[in-house]
This record gives sequence, C-alpha cells and structure tokens, in this order.
Amino acid sequence: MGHTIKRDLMPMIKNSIQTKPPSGNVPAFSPLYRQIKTLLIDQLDAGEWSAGEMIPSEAELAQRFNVSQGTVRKAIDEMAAENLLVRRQGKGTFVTTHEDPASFFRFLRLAADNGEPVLAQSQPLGCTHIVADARVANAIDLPEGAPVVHVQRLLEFDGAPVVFDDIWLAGELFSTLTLEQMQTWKHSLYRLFESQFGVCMVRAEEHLRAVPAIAETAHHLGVAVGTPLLSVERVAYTYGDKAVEWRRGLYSTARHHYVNILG
Amino acid sequence: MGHTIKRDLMPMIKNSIQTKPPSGNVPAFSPLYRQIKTLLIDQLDAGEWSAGEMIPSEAELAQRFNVSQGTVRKAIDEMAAENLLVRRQGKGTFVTTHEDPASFFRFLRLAADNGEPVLAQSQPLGCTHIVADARVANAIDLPEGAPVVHVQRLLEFDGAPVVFDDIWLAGELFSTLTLEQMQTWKHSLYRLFESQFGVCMVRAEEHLRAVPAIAETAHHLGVAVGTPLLSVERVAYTYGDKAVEWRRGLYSTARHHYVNILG
DNA sequence: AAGTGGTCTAGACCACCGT
DNA sequence: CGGTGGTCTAGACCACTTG
Repeated sequence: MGHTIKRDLMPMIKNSIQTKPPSGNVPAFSPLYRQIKTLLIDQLDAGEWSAGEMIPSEAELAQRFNVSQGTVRKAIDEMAAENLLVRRQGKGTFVTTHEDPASFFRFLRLAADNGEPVLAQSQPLGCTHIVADARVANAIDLPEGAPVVHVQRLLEFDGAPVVFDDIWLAGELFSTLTLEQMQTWKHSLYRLFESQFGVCMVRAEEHLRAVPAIAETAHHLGVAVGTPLLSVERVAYTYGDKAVEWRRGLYSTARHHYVNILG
Repeated sequence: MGHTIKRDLMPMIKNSIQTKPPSGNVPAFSPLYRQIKTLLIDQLDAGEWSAGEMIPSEAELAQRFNVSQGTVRKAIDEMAAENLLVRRQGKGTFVTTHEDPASFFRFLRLAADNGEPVLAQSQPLGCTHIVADARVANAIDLPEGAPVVHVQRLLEFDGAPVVFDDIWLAGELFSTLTLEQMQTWKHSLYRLFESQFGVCMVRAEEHLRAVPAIAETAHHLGVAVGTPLLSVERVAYTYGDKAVEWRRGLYSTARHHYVNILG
C-alpha cells in the first residue's frame, strides 16, 4: 500500500490531514512540512493573522504542531518564496502586505524608458455594481449573473496618463466599494482592497497582446485612434487560489515598457 | 570586527573564498552554502559538467567540500530554484538542458488563444557576421565594433508565421555559426547554441511594448502595415550573468498571446 | 541491494533586533 | 539581555531508481 504520514500534528487538527489514501495511481504523498504549509495558508485565508502582522515564531509553531523547528522552517521557506510571508531576521515572520514599500504596485511591471523610477497615481473614473457577463464570470469563476463591481480608472505617471484599466471584482467581497472611497484613497487599489476589505492579492496571471486604440481609450490616454497599445489581461488571486479580480489594462508604451524576468 | 567564515572547504580552494574583509559598511557575509553555490556555478561556467550531465551526489560533494550534506543540499536547492540544476529523486542531480522536453522553447511565453499547445518551428532567414553598433554593444556588454552575429528568423506555429526575430549574438562565442547550420537544425536555437557551441542560456530579461508593423515585418508575418505588434526585446544570459544575446521579436498577437505569471 | 535524493530530528551556535 | 530568524551538523529513516 501506500505512503501516509502517521505523525500527529496538533491533536485538534490531526484528523484534518492526510485523509486521502493513495487512490488510483496518484501517490498523493504529502510531507509533513507541506501539510503544515497548507494549515498555515488556511489560517491566512481565515484571517487568523492579517496583512502586515507577525505570525508566531518558528519555535512556537514547532511546539504547537508537535514537529521540529526545521520542519516548520521548511514550510515557511516555501511560503516566503511565494511571497505569502516575509522573514525579517531578529524580528519575526510577517504576513506580506501591499502596505510594505516593497509591495507598492507589486504587480505593475511598467518601467520608464529613461530608467527613472515611476511614481504611479491612480485616477478612478467609475464604479458600478452590475452582474457578471459570461466573459467575466468565466474569468473569476462565478456563475453568470452574479454580482460584480466594475471599476474604470486611469494610471498616471508623473501626471501623464499611461494605463487605462477596466476592472471587475467579485461582488460579494466588495459590495460596499464606491467611487468616492477610491477617489479619497491615495495609494494602490490592492492596498485599499487589503486594508478596507481584507482581501489580499497574492498571485496573478497576465495575458498580453498588441491592439489598436479605440476612440474612448485613445481619448483617455491622449493618443491617436489606432495607436498600438499593450493590452494586459489579468486574473488576480487571493489565498487558496481564489480568483477575485479580472482586469484589462491598456498601456501606452510610447515612453514606458513592460518588464519581465525569465528565470 | 566582522563576519568571516573560518571554515576550510577544500584545501585547494579554501583561499579562493571569503577573502574580502567587511570593508566599508557592507557586511559581505556569505554563508557556507552560498560559497559552495558560487563554486558550483563557476564549475558549470568552466564546463566541468555539460548540459544534461549528472553532477556528483550530495554525499560526494559534501565530502569534497568538507561540509555536511545538509549544507550542500541548501546550495543545490537554490540552484534548482534558479533552474540551473534539476533534481531527480533516486537518480541524481543534473545540469539543466534545453534538450529536456520541459525546456523546449523555455523562454517563449506565447500561447494560442484557443488553448491548444503550440508547436513552434524556426525558419532561419539570414545569418551575417558583422560588428556591434552602439545599441547592441550596450545590450550585451561588448565594446562598440566588436564582432557579433546577426540572425533573422521567423517562428511558425502550425505553419503560420507568428514571430519575426532579429537576434544579435556575441561574436566570439558563435564565430562559426552559419545559416545552413540553422536550416538543417530541427529544434530551438537555444538547443543548438547549447549542443554545438556549449553556450547555455539560463536567464533572460524582456522588455515589451506595442508597435505598428513596418513593411518588412508586415510582409513576413502576413499582416497589414501598421498592424499593432508585440515588440519583445530580450537580453539572455549564460552562467555568471554574462549577457550573450540581444534580440527583438515582433509577435503577431491576432491568434496568440504572451503569458506571464506574477508571483 | 546499492545508490540517489527527500524528509525529519535535536541540538549547537551565529547574526540581528529590540529593550 | 532575551527573542527572533539563519546556519551548520550528524544521523536516522523514507522514497525512488537502477541493476
């Protein structure tokens, strides 16, 4: 037969793990540290610790889960590599937050051609509560007709408009979002979502293509109709790989470019 | 004073590491496993093991470097995370190769809109040995006027042209590259570079923008002049962060898109 | 069975941060 | 100083591959 972890973690949770026997031909063996990682992610998802907060020390977690510190360490290592946690030597381990300077506009891969650091300013244009059409429903895994919030906004770099965004958000999580709220907010949208709605974006997937500017977009970005624009479609995920946002950004790449590092 | 590692690695190499005292206000402390990682990368760079080959076992390396297996393991962990090495349980640890199916067109982020897997075919159009102009020289860190190889080629997906590439290579490394050689080659260019020139691309940085098609490109890609194309400029690096290639690809995104995962 | 990487432990000590 | 993460060790045992 198969590979099961027989170790007890915490008495109260030991039954929640490793329940699946090696069914079919999928081994489904999960080492202790990965089970612990899963537990920690569940606790993040449940809001046990909020963004920016310190989680318990490795020693404490080791005791709590009844494993060695090295095992906890390996779980945290993986989570730090996925940007879920941030380790700070001498201080502790913290939940990654978009409030952290290092995470300002963490998912915005635009850079100025002249190399100067970009300072983005968000200019909200609209916020309407509607229902999901097929395309949006499919992107963020909702039934068609489910409530969604549609946001339009302009991103300006040094006062010049560079990105026009259409954003759709899962309605349940953002039912109270208003245009005024965004207009008085001075930081990134993800920082707003995190601090006001408790929704922290941790991962995203983008699809890029080149498209001609249509009249409305051309107007907002101050370019001629037909100007090639970079279309960036993004699905963003919170803890537990839940898709909660779909957006399409149209980037004017006259003086900026999209940067990507290939490992 | 400061932090120096006092451990002897190998007798023959112990003098090569940790020579810098904590000058200025830079601690410059390097843990053992990172010193070992540097040594291993140097050996990869020197061709000690070629792409696809198995490197010595962790136990052997531990003995060779006079450290514990766990320390070697941590060095290899980092290298595996950077795609320099691939671990295979029960078999060994191997140098990452573009011959591996998982690495075919490893840096090509194009996907078909309909979700079907893409099968790329390279169509070489030209190969000339010239000297570097300022732009190319700057990109791959050569003096202006240094020899470079200029390659033009078309990438076809299912017979349809999708990418037009202009590629510049460091001349010293590819002095014997010919058009015929590429025309008879059935696989990716990076696989050719690796197996015929011993140059393995391990990392790249891309800058993307949207541009209108000019006449020549439009002709090659079968689109109208002015059609928005995705311009992808790439600098590719071998071991030791040496830039050896600069290219600009023009992607027709009518039926394909560029995929990017944001961690 | 022998050899490889993968997991887990227990403990020592170091580097860094705050008080 | 005590608490945190960071490094390193030595050894046991597990999982996977090959002969």
